[in-house]
Amino acid sequence: MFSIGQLSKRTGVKIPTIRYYEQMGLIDEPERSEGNQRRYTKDGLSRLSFIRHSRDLGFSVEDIRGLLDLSQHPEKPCSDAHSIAARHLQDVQSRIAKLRRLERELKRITKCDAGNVATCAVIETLADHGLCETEH
Amino acid sequence: MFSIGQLSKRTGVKIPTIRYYEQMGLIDEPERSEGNQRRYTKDGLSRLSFIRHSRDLGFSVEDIRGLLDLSQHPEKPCSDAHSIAARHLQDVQSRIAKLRRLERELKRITKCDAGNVATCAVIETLADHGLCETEH
DNA sequence: TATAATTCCTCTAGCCACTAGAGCTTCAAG
DNA sequence: CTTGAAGCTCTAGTGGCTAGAGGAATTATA
Ligand SMILES: [Zn+2]
Ligand SMILES: [Zn+2]
Ligand SMILES: [Zn+2]
Ligand SMILES: [Zn+2]
Repeated sequence: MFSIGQLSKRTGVKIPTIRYYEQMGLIDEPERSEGNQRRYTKDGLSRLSFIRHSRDLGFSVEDIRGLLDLSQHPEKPCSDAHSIAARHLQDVQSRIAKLRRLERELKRITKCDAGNVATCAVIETLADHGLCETEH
Repeated sequence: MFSIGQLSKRTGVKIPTIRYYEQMGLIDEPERSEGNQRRYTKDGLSRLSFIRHSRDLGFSVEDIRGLLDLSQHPEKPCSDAHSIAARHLQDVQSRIAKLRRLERELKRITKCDAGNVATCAVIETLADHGLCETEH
């Protein structure tokens, strides 16, 4: 049996976050000590590790809810898990693409030789998207 | 003089967002009609366009506050603007790097040949970061 | 065993940058 | 002068936490 603090140390999930996950229904309400403190089992630990790792990989809490549900049903086909992961991958890729467009523009505007604001490329570009090279 | 709706159409900023920016102090409180409706000038329009473009480039509201301040003082050196932009560029780049690490892992785990959850690479990997190839 | 230090509890509120909706008032066209 | 669109304020919700207040329980030390 682990206290919430021990669970936190073992998983790297902060204590208030564990309680938040409980509130969101990602983890079951654990047993309590006589004094009403949370006591976790190994199952609770591995479930939280699953959540932690999924969050680290950028899955939303909603996605994780679905993935956890699936993981409780080993006999089910895994196509649902794949579609969640594939959708997330697409999302990550489109975010990368967007950030790369930003990176390009930001690199460009920070090449400014002016000394003061009046003719600064940064300020001028912000005032006028027409000065940008790409859409973003 | 523009109504808030006209300003919204011209800048692409939604009406509630314009009011939000006013509340945040990014734009001055505009004059009002006799019936208390907001009336904007061309200055208001260009200030909002500046904000819109800066947001599109990913600057935070706090950064924009600083950039707007600078843009009102053309005689100032533009080094402050540059450091805001450079810091933001760094931030964008580190987000790209992080997303690329995620992309790599997600691509890997979605190559799963199993048919059901019991042996699915997606679910197994989420349960155990040790199965990942990289840190992320 | 008494006390002190640490950990835990619940509850509320704050973060960012909006977005939605309720219930009301004003404006502009015909 | 009526009507319908557009505006007003205010509150609350989004996601994923995080911080703090004020108190109770647990653990370690003397
Ligand atoms: Zn400059
Ligand atoms: Zn632009
Ligand atoms: Zn699979
Ligand atoms: Zn991993």
